[in-house]
Amino acid sequence: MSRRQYPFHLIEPRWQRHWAAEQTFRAWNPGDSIPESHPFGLRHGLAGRAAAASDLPPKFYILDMFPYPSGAGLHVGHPEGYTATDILARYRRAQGFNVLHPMGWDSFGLPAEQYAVKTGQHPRITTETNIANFTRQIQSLGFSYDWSREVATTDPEYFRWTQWIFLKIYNSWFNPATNKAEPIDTLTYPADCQTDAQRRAYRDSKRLAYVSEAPVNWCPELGTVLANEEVIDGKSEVGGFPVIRKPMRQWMLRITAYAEKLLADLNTIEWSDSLKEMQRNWIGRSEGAEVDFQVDSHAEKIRVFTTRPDTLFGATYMVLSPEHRLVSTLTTPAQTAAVKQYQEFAATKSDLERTELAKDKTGVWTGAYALNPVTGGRIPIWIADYVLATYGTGAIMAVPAHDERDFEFAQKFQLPVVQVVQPPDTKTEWQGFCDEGTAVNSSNAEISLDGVPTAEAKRRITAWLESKGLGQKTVNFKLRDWLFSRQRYWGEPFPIVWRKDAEGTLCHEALPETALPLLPPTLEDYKPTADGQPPLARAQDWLNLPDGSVRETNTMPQWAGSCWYYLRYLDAQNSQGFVGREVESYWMKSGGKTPGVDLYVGGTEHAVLHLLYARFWHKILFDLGQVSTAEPFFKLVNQGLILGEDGQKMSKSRGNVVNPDDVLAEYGADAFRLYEMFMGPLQDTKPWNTQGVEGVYRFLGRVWRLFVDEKAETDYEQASTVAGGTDSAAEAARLLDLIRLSPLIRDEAPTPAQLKLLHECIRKVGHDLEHLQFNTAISAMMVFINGAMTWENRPSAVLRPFLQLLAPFAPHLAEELWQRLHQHLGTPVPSLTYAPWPAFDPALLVETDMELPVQVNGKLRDVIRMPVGASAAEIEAAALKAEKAQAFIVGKTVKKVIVVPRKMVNVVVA
RNA sequence: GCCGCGGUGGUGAAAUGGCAGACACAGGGGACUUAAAAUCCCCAGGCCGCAAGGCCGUGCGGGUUCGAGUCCCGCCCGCGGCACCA
Repeated sequence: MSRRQYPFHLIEPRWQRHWAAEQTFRAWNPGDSIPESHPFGLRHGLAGRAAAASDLPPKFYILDMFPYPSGAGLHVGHPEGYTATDILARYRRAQGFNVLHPMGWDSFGLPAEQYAVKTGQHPRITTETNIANFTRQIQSLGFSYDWSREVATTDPEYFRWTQWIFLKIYNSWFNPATNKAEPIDTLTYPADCQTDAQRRAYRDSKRLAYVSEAPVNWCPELGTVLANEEVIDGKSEVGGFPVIRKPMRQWMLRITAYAEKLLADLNTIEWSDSLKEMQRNWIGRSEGAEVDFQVDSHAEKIRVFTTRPDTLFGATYMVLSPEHRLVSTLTTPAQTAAVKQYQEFAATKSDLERTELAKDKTGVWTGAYALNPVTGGRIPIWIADYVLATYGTGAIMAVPAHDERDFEFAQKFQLPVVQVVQPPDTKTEWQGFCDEGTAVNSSNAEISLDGVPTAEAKRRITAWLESKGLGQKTVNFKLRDWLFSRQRYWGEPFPIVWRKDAEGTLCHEALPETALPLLPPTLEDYKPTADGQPPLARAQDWLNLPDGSVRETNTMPQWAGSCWYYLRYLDAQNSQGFVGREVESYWMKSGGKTPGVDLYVGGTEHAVLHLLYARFWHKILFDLGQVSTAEPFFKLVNQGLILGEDGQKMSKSRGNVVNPDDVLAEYGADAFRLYEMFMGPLQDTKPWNTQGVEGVYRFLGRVWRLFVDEKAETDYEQASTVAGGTDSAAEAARLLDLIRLSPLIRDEAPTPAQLKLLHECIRKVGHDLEHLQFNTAISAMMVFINGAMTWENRPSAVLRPFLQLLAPFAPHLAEELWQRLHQHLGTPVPSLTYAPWPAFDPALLVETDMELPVQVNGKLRDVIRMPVGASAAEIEAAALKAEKAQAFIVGKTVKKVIVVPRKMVNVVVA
C-alpha cells in the first residue's frame, strides 16, 4: 500500500455522519414541514414552514435501478451508475432544484430461496443480512440518497401495494372502443351471456390479469415457469438451464393489449436508439393481411396471416403448425399415422432443439387440400414446425418463389414454385427473391396486379379481399402476454382464492383490499411438494380457508416489485395508498419539460424485461387515473459494462473481480467515484485499471496540497504515525485538527489569468454535466489544478468556486476543504450542498490576442498571433506574410484565402 | 441472416466540418533523498534527419469541401440485440 495522498479515511466517515445527522439530502414533498435549520429551506426561503407544491422549486427526479441485494455484495458496476446519478443530483441541488434521489432494494429473488431450500434459513433473514451489507457498502461511497424513502420489495408494507396494484389490474379490462384500460364493471356482456356462470366466464376472459391453460416455458432445473422475456436461446436467463414447453394453468397479464401504445410512445421519451430498437424488435409489429383459405371438400376455412398479400397468386401450398386446432380434422385417414407421429416428434422437442435444428426443414402432408382464393388452384396442406403456433394464426400460405423458408421447404418436398414478383433488377434471379418488385402472373377474371409495384399491389389485393369477405388488413405483434406466475416461495402471494361455483366449476376470486398485505406462510421446507405443487401448497393451514376456498399457491415474478418502486419512493411512508395524488403529480408531472422520472440510469440487461414491464404497469395505472403521465421514465441512460483488468467480463471463475471494499480501503470513496467517472463515457464498455485509480487519487492529493499548509501536513503525518491505527471519531478529530490551510490562501483579488482558468473550468464542467460527460468534466478540473499549483498566491475567490465544481464528484474532500476554507478566512460556513452553483462569466475568457493557425492548401504551416479584433483583411495580409508559410506560397498563385474568424486561415495556392 | 452501436498513440480516451491525440495511465530522462517511496520538472503518434525541418497518420477504398476523425457511397472488422415471427 502506497502512502496516503490525504487523510480520506478520517474525512469520509466524518462527512457521512454529518450528512446523516443533518438529513442534508432529504427531499421535501408538497406539504412537508421543513425544519428551521435545514439548508434546503434556508436556500429557498422555506425554512420552518410547510411548503405547498407552488412554493417548492422545480423538481428533478434522478433514479437508479435499485439492486438485488445478493450475497456477493456490491460489484464495481453498481457504483458506476450510482456515481453518475449522484453527481447529477448534487449538481441539480446546487442549481436550485428540489432533487429526489432515492435508493431501495429489489429483494425478492431466487438466490435467497435456493439458500433456504439448502439450509432451512428463512429467505427473509438472508435478505435482511444482504440488505445490511449493501447498505453499508453504498453508504460508504457517500451517495446523496434520501434514505427516509428507502423501500424493499419484500417489506409487507411495500408488497401490500404490489398486491393492490395487481387487484387493480385483475379488476380491469382493455376497452378497444376507448383504447384504454377500464374497471371491469364497465364491461358490457354479449347477448348470449345469460347465466352468472356465463357472465363470469366472459368477464374472466377479458381481465387484464387472467388464467390461461396453455403451453408455457417450464424450466425443470429452476422448478418454475418463465416469461418469454426470461428465456434466451431456449435457456433460462438466470442460470442458463434448459427450458421446455409444457401446458400448465398460469396467470397471465394482457400486455399485448398495450403493444401499440408501448411501441408508439417510445417516440415520446429520450432513450438510446439501441434500447428503443430492442423494445421495438421485441414488440415486433408487422402489418399485413389475414386471408381465409377454403379447405377443399370441407366446411372448414384456414385463416393465415401474411405480410405479403401481393404474393397470394404464388401460394402453392399451405402449412399449419403441428399444434394447429384443425390438424386432426383435416388429416386424411391415409396420413393420420404420419401426422400423429410428426406431432409427437414436434411436441417433444425443447425450445433449444427447435432452434438448433432450425436449419433443416421437416414436415408432413395432411392429405388435405385448400383452394387458393385467387387462382382457385388446389394446394396441399402440410404441417411443419417451422410454422409457430404462437404467431399470427398458426398457419401460413406458402409462397416458395418469394420466401426463403418456404423455398427451402418446397425444394425439400418437391412442391411447385411459381413466380409472382419480378425483381427490379432484371439480372436478379426471381427464385427466392424476397424483396419488393413488380407483380407478375397475378391476375384472374376479377383482379390483376400485373405490373403493379409491391407496395401498391398489397393495397389492391387487400382491398379486393375485403370487398369479397375473404380477408382483411391486420397488424400482428411478436409480443406475447406476460406469464406472471411462478412456482416459488419468495415472491408476492397472489391475493386470489379459488372456489367452486354452484355448478362445481373452480373459479378465482379476488381478496378484498382489506385483506392486504397477504403474507406468505411460514414453512419448514421451501421445496415444491412431492406432486409438483409450488412450495406454498405445503402450508395446509394457510392454504385452506374456513369457507372452503383455497388460496392461489403461485407467487408473482421478481419483476412485479420493480414495476412501480419509483412511484413508492415519492411517498414511501403512505399507509393510505400506494402514492398520494398531489405528491405524485408534483414529482412526476410538474416542471413541464420532462414528465416522469427526469433521469433513470441502469444497465442494459433489463431492456425487454423490467423496462418493458414497468412501462406496461404505468400505462395501466395511467388509464385508471392513478398516475398523471403516460410514461414513467423520460430520459434513460444505460451505463456500460465494466470489464476486468484483462478486458474480460468480470467473473469469479476468471478471478478478475474487483471488490469495491478493497478499492475504498486503499484510495477512499472520492477517488473511487472519480475513477469510475474518469474511465470513459458512461455508456461505454470499458476495462478496469487499478493504475487509473492511482491517477485520479493523485489528482485529489494535488487538490489537497493546493489548500493545505505543508508544515501542518508534516505535523499531521508524524502525529498519525504515532497514533497508529486508532480510528475513533475523537482521535480522527484530534488529528484533523493539526491540519492548517496554506498561508498562500488569502481573501484578495484574483488576477485575470486566474479568473480565466477558473471560468474556463466552470464553463466546461457545467456543459459536460448537462451532457453527462463526466470524464471530460474531470479532466477540466485537472487542467485547473495543474495551473493553480503553479500560482504564488491562492485567492479564495477562485478556490471557493472550484470546490463547488469538485463537490458533486468528490463530495467528502470538497466539504472538508470548504469548511476549512471558510474557517481559515474567519467567515461562517455555508452549506456546500445548497450553495448556488458558480455562474460562468464569458467576459472573463475574452483575450486581447489570439493564436491563429495558418494553413496552405489545408495543411498547417504556421501559427500567427493576432489581436482579437483583427479584420478579415488584416488576418489575410498577416497570413500571406507568415514566415513559415512563405516557402509554400512564394512562386505560386494565391487563388483564394479563407478566413474563419477566431479559428484559422487557409491560403489556397496553385 | 436482420437490426443497433462502434473502430483514433503502448493503454483508457479528447476533439460545434477548422492546429488530431486534451486529460490520465504505462514508459523514458532529470531534481530532491545515504537509498527508496512520495512529490516536483521535462520528453513522448510513426518514419527520415545532427538539427532546422519535412513526409505520413483517426479500420480499408472512393467522394463532397478551401479544409474530413467528423458529412456521403461501397467494403472489412469488433461488440450488443433478435433470430424459422410468415
